[in-house]
Amino acid sequence: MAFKASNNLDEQIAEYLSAQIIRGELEPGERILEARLAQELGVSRGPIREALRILERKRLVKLIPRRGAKVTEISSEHIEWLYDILYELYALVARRAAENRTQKDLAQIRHSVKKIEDCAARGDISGYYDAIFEYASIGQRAAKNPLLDEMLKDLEPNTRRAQFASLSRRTEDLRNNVSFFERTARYVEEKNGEMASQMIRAYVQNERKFAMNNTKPNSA
Amino acid sequence: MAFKASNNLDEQIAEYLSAQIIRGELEPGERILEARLAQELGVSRGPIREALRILERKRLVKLIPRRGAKVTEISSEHIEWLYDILYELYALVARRAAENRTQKDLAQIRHSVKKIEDCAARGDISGYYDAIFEYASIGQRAAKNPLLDEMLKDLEPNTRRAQFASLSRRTEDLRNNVSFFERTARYVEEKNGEMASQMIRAYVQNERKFAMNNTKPNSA
DNA sequence: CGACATTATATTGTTGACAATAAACTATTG
DNA sequence: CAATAGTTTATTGTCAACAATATAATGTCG
Repeated sequence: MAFKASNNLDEQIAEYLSAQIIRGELEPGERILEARLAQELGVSRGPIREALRILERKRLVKLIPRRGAKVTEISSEHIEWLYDILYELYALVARRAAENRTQKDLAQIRHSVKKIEDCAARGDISGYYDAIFEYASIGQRAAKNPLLDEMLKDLEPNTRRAQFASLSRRTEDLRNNVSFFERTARYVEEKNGEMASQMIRAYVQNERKFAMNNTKPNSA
Repeated sequence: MAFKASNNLDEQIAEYLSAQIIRGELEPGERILEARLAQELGVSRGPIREALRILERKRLVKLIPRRGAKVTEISSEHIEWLYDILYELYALVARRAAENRTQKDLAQIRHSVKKIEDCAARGDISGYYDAIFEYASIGQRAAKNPLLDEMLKDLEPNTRRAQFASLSRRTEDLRNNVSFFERTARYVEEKNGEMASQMIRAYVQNERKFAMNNTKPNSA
């Protein structure tokens, strides 16, 4: 649990906690005590506080003045709320990416699709998830709206969290999903923003259903 | 410049800086020095740091490790990026509000519209802006998606900032805009989500053009 | 004079101690 | 025994000093 002192402590700690929250090791509603964590990681409370603020921004913890930090809930309602937004925002990404993508973006997109295909082919679920987030990241850059990019990056941890629950029974349909990415990429290549965004909408809708099916109705 | 010590220092400071950034008193690109600010406000650097993290979340400052905080840019590009997102997100709000609004929401919406009308009638521009943000806030609550609500609240300071520049030549068309709110409210009442979102889209589009016309092409 | 290395200064990062507040506990009283 | 008031404890908020790093200034050499 030792931490490297020289490089920005706060981001390291945020990353460390983030992973734990995504995996459910820190449970929704669980309180995070500054002092205990500080001692556990061998740092002072200052960096811990900053890390918590980073996590607040990513909505992994809720910070209430004078009563500390709690891990945010992630019930089926929360997942609905999240995907409702992703549905619109990723559609926007797809449309803009189709409009604004450069030749260079295209090369990266193709490369990323190939990576997804590979992971799906050999059933590497963890790699598959990393690959689709990389794919998303490249698409976001191609869309040429840095604010949109930032906002989706802030949502990413919760998206991962929502997907984590359903990760175990995820082997069968990876192949089917790959076609979504291939087709979206093709539409982006053809500068067909309307179809690209429709395709992504269908994909997000699909993911949403999947995440919902594997989540208990409520937890708060 | 004295600050009340007993209530959460950080939020007060964030609010104080936020207002300055929105009004342009702190200029885009300007650096914020912790030590100077701390002395100026008569507090230590701890709360200043936390305030800066709050402002980072609202995208009013950019925090770069080991080289401090800078006020974010707000060129015409930034405004395009912002309104591109608002266009989608507020449309979603309108649709969901039309679907999910309760009778109680409706009462508040009607009341808020009246307030907007009053301000527009007597040319109270500042009040008008506060009123439309209140209107938005009520709509967001009626939409029953807390995440969407939070995200739009985080964007609000920058929306205000974008509007602030064009605030001076804003007297003539307030009356016209009022009809947008009235009509959207009516559609929400009738549970016509499609028309409500279309109406809001038209409004956001209108605002976007206005903000763009009053902004210099680039500043970064 | 210009490019590069070196030192000095300004600024952020981190820490441990203390203050203020909230939560938990205990005692008292009806 | 229940409810409340008072007391203790746990926890967050704030501060001032120190450490580490980046920026600016200075000096050196080709």
